[in-house]
This record gives sequence, C-alpha cells and structure tokens, in this order.
Amino acid sequence: MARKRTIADIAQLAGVSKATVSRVLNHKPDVDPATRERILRIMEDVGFVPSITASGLAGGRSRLIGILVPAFTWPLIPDIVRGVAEVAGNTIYEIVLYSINDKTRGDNKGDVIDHILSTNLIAGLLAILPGQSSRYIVRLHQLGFPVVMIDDQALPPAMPWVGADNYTGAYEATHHLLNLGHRRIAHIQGPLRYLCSRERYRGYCQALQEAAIPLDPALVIEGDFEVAGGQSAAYTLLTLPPEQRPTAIFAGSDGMAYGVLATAAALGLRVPEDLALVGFDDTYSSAIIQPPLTTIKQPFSEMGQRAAELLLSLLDKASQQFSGTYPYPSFRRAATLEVAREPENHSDDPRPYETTLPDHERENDEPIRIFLSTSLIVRASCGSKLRATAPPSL
Amino acid sequence: MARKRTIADIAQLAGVSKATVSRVLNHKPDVDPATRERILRIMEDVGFVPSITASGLAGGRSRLIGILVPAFTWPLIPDIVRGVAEVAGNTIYEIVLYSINDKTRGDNKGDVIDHILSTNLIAGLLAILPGQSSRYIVRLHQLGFPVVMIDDQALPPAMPWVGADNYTGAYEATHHLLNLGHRRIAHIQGPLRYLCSRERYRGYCQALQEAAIPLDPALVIEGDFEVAGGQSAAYTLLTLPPEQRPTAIFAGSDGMAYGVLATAAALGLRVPEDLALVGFDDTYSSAIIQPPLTTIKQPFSEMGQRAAELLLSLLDKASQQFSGTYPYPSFRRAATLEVAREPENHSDDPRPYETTLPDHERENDEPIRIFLSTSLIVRASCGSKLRATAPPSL
DNA sequence: CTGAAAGCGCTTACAG
DNA sequence: CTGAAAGCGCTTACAG
Repeated sequence: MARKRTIADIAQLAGVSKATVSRVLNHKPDVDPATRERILRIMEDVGFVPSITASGLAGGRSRLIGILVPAFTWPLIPDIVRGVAEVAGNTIYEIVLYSINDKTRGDNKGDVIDHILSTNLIAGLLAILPGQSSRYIVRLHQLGFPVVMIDDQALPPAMPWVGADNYTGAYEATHHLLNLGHRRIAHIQGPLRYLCSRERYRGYCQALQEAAIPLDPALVIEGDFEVAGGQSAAYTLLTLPPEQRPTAIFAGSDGMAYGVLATAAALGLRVPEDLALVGFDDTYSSAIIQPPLTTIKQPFSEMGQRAAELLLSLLDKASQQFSGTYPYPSFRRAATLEVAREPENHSDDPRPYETTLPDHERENDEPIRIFLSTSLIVRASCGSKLRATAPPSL
Repeated sequence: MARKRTIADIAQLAGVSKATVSRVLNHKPDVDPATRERILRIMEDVGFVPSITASGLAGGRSRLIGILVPAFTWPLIPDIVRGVAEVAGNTIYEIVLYSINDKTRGDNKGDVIDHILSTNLIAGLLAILPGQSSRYIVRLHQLGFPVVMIDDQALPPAMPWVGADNYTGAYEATHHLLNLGHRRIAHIQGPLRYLCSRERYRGYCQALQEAAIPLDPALVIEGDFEVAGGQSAAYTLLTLPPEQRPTAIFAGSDGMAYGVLATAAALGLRVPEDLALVGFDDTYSSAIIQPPLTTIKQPFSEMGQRAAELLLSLLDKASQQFSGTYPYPSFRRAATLEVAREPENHSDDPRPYETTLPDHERENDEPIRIFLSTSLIVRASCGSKLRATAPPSL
C-alpha cells in the first residue's frame, strides 16, 4: 500500500504527458501503438489503477453502476444481485447498492431516486422489481438516464427490460401435469395486478386448451404469492366435493406451494399420492421441503447478468472500456441478445413447452426487452403417472 | 433533473464563499450560526446534494463504504446486507458491493482486496464472513484501513469484529431440550475449524455438565453445515442400538437439521414424537419446513447494523457528518455497544440461558468486539414434555 | 500522434 | 468567523 500512484507518475515513467496516459486509459484511437504498449506495460508493472473518483469528476461520467434493490427478504433478490456482480466483476464498473426499503431517506420512493441522481455518483441504474417506484424509473429513462428494469411486475412502455418468460414456464408446468395424466388441474394465481401472474395464468389456460380441457373457474383462485395465500386457496380447492376436487395444483409461486403442502398435510392428503403439486420460482427451500417440490425455475442469476450486460451496452454508447491488456478484462456484450416485444403465444409451436425463445430481429430503436426462458425442475411432488407412491428423494 | 448545482451556486445564493459552504457541509465549528442557518436553508430549498465524487477527490476521503460479500448463496448474507443498508441509509454514506466469489478479478482473494484499495474508492470496508480472505482483511486493518469483520470463522487478533454469541445460543438450545426431559441429546457439530462450531459445542457441553449428564462421545459427530452432512450424521446416530440412540438432536445449523429431518423420515422416525430436533440459525426455510424447526435465531440483520455502526464510528475519527437540518439525518453511534474480548463462560450465571451479554468496560484501544445475543425460537420440532403428539402448526 | 492548460466540484491550509 | 487560492487525479478541447 505504497502511496497511490497517479497518471502523472505513469506519464513521468513513460516520458509522456498525462494526456497521453489518459488517452490509453480511455482507449482513444490516436495513440502511437508503441507508446501505448509502453504505457500499458508500465501501468501493469507498477500496478496502476486509476482513481474512479477523479475520472468520474473530470470526465463527467462515472464508473459506478447502481443497483436498486427492494426488500431483501425476497429470496430471489440475492440471486439476481449475484448475476449482476458476476458481470460487473469483469468490467471497470463497481456496484453501488441502493435499498429502496429505506424509509429514512424520505417518505416516498421518488426521494430515493432523486437522491441517487442528485448525488451524481452512478452512470446507470439497474432496478430490480421496482414495483411501486416503477414510475420513477420510467421517468428516469425518459430523462435519458441509462436504466434497466429487472422483472418488474408490469411492462412499462419503451423501457429496457429483463424478465422471465412466465407464459411458457406456466405452460410447461401445466403440460407436465397433463402428461402425468391429470385432468382436474387447479391453478392458484399470483396477484393479478402483476403481469407475471397474468402471464402464468395465460400459460395455464393455453395448456389446458390444447389438451381440450375446458377451463373450470372453480379451480382457479387468486392468491398472494405467500404461504398463507397458498394455504387458504388450497383449503378451498381441497374441500371441494370429491368429483370436483383437483388431482393436481399448479401454484403460481413456490411460497404458495408450501402453503398447499401445509393444508394438504392438515387435511390428511398425501403429496404426491393424493395430490400432485407444481410450484413456480425454484426457491432455495423447494429442494429441501418434504416432498421436494417440482417447480419452474426462474433464471434469476442469469436475469441479473443479462440486465447488467444490457445496461453496460447502454453505457457503451457514451464511453469506452479497457482492453484485455489492461488488468481488467474488457466488457464484451453478450454474443446474442434474445429480443422481443412480448413473449409469443406458442400455440402454433409443435413443442411449445420447450424452453426456446422467440427470436425476432430487433427493430432499430425499439425498446430492448429480454425474456429469459424458465425450466421445469422435476422433483417428488408430482409423483409419476406409473407408480402410485412417490420415490424417496433428497 | 435540472443542471446539477454546485457549492458555487449555493455560495452565490447565500452571498458567501465556497469555502464557507464547504464548512457547513462538513460541520466545521467555525461558522457563524446565522450564516450556517441561511446556507442550510438554501441547500434544502434548492435540494442541493454535494458531489460524492468531488468531495472524495478533494478531501481525500470518500463517502462510500465497501461491503465484501462471499457466496451469495448463503441464506444469511442478504439479512446482514440489509442491516448494513439500513444503517447506511441514515448517513451520507453509500454502499459499494464487492463480491469475493468473483473469479475473474484474479486468482487469489488478495487481488480483490488490492483492487478495492488501489481503486481508492471506499473509506472503509465491511467484510462479511471473509473466511479464506480473512488474512487479507487483517492485513488491511494492520495497515490502518478502517475495516470491520462480520461473523468470521475465527477471531483474529486486534480486529473490530461483530458476531453472535454462539456459546450461549448453543447452551440455550441444549437447555431447552433438557427442560423437555431429554437426557440422551446428540450434537451434530459444524466443521471444527470454525470458531462458531467450537463455541456451539462448548455451549452444548456446558449445558450437559450443569445437568450432570456425562458427555457421550458417541452422540457427538462433526458435520459440514450442509443438508448432506446432517443426513449422514443423523443416520449414524439414529441407527445406534436403542438404548444408546439419542432422543433429541441439537444440530449445529438449520441446514444440517433439514438433513436430520430427511433421515428421520427415511427411517420411519417421527419428529417430534420419536425424536426432538433443534437447529441453529433460523434460516428462512425453518418456519416452512414440516415440522417447523425449533432453532436458535442469529440476529443477522442486527449484526449488519452493528457492524456498520462500528465502521462508521471508526470513520468518524477522521471526518464528520451532516446534522439533522440537512436532508440526511446524521449518523448517531449506537447508544451502547456491548463490548467484550470473548464471550464469557456463563457457568456461574444463575440464568445463563437468558440472552444477556457480557458487559465489560471497554479498555482503551482494545480491539472492539461485539457479540450479539441469539434467541431461542420454539416451533414444533421438539414437541413438548407433556404431550406425546406435536401440535399442528404453520 | 502528442503536449500544455483549463476545468470537473469540492476541501484545506493560509491569511485576514 | 470568512475568503482567495491551490490542489485532489483525471479528462478534454485546443494547438501543434
């Protein structure tokens, strides 16, 4: 931890001016290759790392990206953040953490956003599930501030956006149950004010329709994404007259599936023998719970990665990055970005439950939306068509 | 989002020099109260927020604190981070996230630390469970860099450190089982290379000793903190001859307790009827699993808070904060800091299983160590002494 | 292709 | 108690 070196030191060592050092730092084209090489070498030799703070001040752009995180209690958040961190770790950017739960910063969410902006710290923002503050994020975007939304509960217009293909995931879940021979399949929806809940419901309907099974309104209940909601919805469903009672439940979230499990146990129903169950999310607990839960895995970490890549590419338009010669590998944008305006209705697809993504060409200046595919994780909670008893697991 | 205001703007509006504005910004004493008031008002009126980047550059100290996070997969991390974020939200500090799992930044952990330092971004560092990189953190501290360790698996010498009182927690867990009438209580230890595992073992031993129950080596097995380890340890314990078999197990972590649950189920043993079970951590899943797990809750969020407060007070020595008049409430150090060099052996304490903390006076310039108390969370996995069947729960 | 100089927004001695 | 000036480490026109 010797005295921090500055570009002046490097300049002196290389026998050039600070301006030239700055040029190679910023990958400006007009530098003599030999000079560039020499400077690069020296920087590496002495372990030079430029001051983020100084270049931020001078250049007017920062090397920090913000990540706006809602309640930490939600189990998916850490995974998303991890994805972001992985991508950021390969770049010159650092991550600044903003917690939107923070009541102390002001009465309304707008204050947090204002604070983030006025502090002039970050170059761009990743907003995880902004929910209530979604409109502030949209405003940010309209003001030209680089921002990417991750898995928001709505699809704001003209907004860089990364989320999961909830429709196909739900289709797959339902299809799995159909494949096992179930015909009376209930669905506990998430709150319908969320886009993802509506998309999952749509996937459920589509799968039933393809199997020529009419939708039974008695088998569809709106829940709250929580254990409690799953519990009470399950009670309603499982106390239906025997001929109406579902043989399988597709819960709109793993949390609600846990509630179903509890209610089933309370009613003396065995899972999967008496009731097959599929969740959605693949939360950490779902592999641990008894029986282990078959569910639709959302690629949270990948969502974070893709969102970070998208933000970085947005930032690209105004700045450059370092090259491989430099201690930090440069950021390379993802080889391909699946881009679409909305997940397609797969009803014409011969194998719609495969996790392929719509692959349209990106229209210029269209808002970028990335829908990541989910995947079916088969565990014990659905049993199998062939055996009456579930195989032991975990 | 009008043009960003600078202290020059404020100075002009207030009819003073930039230096004076800077003084009130930094709470320097020598400012005329009336002038200070006026400047404060103006800053509030126009919503002035100083540039972190500029004051960092000029002042040589930053308003950013780093948080070094290990694998995000560990369920306790988010809670700790939340605690840190809550405290930071009340201050002028922002949080910069560093992920130590990041392989791309270099081969060894030291690189990440070097990077953190050389980038000259943050004023201080919070290291969550540094584990492998612990020695780099110690080096940082020796070099005079403000750093606080959170719940590391060792107690490095002379280091600001925040953790849980594992000894008392384990004592309480074992005591709870003893209270329910159990006499053959097994313990699945965490890896003994971790201090917390040894402390928990010590608490277990102490409780047994006070109950005049000799330690049975056959009932103590070292595990790995994971589900798998709990599973195999439980198998060893539960297949012991009937007269040797434990009637209760104290698992050193909730994860291992889940493993016990799985093994018990596989062996046809009911929990709590045939086996009482206590965990340690109070992980999210523990309330959801069947039966809900009685466990020792670690105050993760509070650990984050206390660590952040400690770091901030360390930072205080070199800088000041804003006052309440200013948009950001000032940081106030915790009213009391429980400080001790090591958790006391409570054997002389009449009610050692209460969550009181050792309360020594702090010796000047001693390393600050904060041990937070754990708490017993009683759920269904221990049943009760009086009834043979467990009450339904969740 | 390269350098001298001004400037980013703040802080900090140094005078007064 | 307050101001003028230098400086933090970088970037960016502007010349050459």
